[in-house]
Amino acid sequence: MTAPALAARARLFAALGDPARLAMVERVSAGPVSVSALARPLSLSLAAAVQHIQILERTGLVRTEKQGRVRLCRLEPQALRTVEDWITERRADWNSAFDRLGNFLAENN
Amino acid sequence: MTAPALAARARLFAALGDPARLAMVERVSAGPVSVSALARPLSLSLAAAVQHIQILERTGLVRTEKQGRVRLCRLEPQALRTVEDWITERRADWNSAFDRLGNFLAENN
DNA sequence: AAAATACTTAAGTTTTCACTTGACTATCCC
DNA sequence: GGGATAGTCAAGTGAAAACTTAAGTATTTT
Repeated sequence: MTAPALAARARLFAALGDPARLAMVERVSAGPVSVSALARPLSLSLAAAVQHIQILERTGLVRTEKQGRVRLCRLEPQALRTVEDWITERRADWNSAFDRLGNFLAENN
Repeated sequence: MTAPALAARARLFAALGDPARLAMVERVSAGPVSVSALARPLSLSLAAAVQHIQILERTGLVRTEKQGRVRLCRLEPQALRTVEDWITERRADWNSAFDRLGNFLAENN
């Protein structure tokens, strides 16, 4: 599994960039939930909640499964791992830059 | 420093949720850059780039400083730490849910 | 079987976002 | 001083995003 392209990663962040969806991801991290259980505390219509969940599903943050008339939503922890990896890369870059500055100062004192 | 409210965290993710800004953060992680140096490889007008940087600055991802006629942009690693902490919390929640499932299965076999 | 529940789908509306254009200011270089 | 560079600011435009409404389907519940 290769690292997602920039555009795909941006879509992942954008999915988390809406307050309703962010709250949904937080709730779903605590265990499986139905769509209406996600909608209610956010004062969202069911239709609106469904649309948010479709976005979370497309970006791979959530997996859903229909059981009877209820659709259960679960966290897909791998998507969060992708975000974490990206941050790790950034920190590595930042540390490299820091090291180069150190070398420069050491060589020019 | 208390954890940002949900809305603030959503704004942080939303800032990273645009391909141009995400690329800018990647570039700025490698070291200080001017606004036009950020704009050029993305084929962005300077005005557009300035607007993106204002968003990155408002959300605390980037700090800028004017030197002469050039505005230098630097990464603010603390903002990335905030994101990382949020992911860590989610994983903790997910693990708790997993443990509860394990207990349930153990008690009902 | 009828009513209620839990979505689903499509279409329309409103709001937000990213980008442009054009005019302006502050530096740097010759 | 004069031209070029780097950025700033304020509208305005177009498209995408979020939400609503309304009608429909599939599953329970009674």
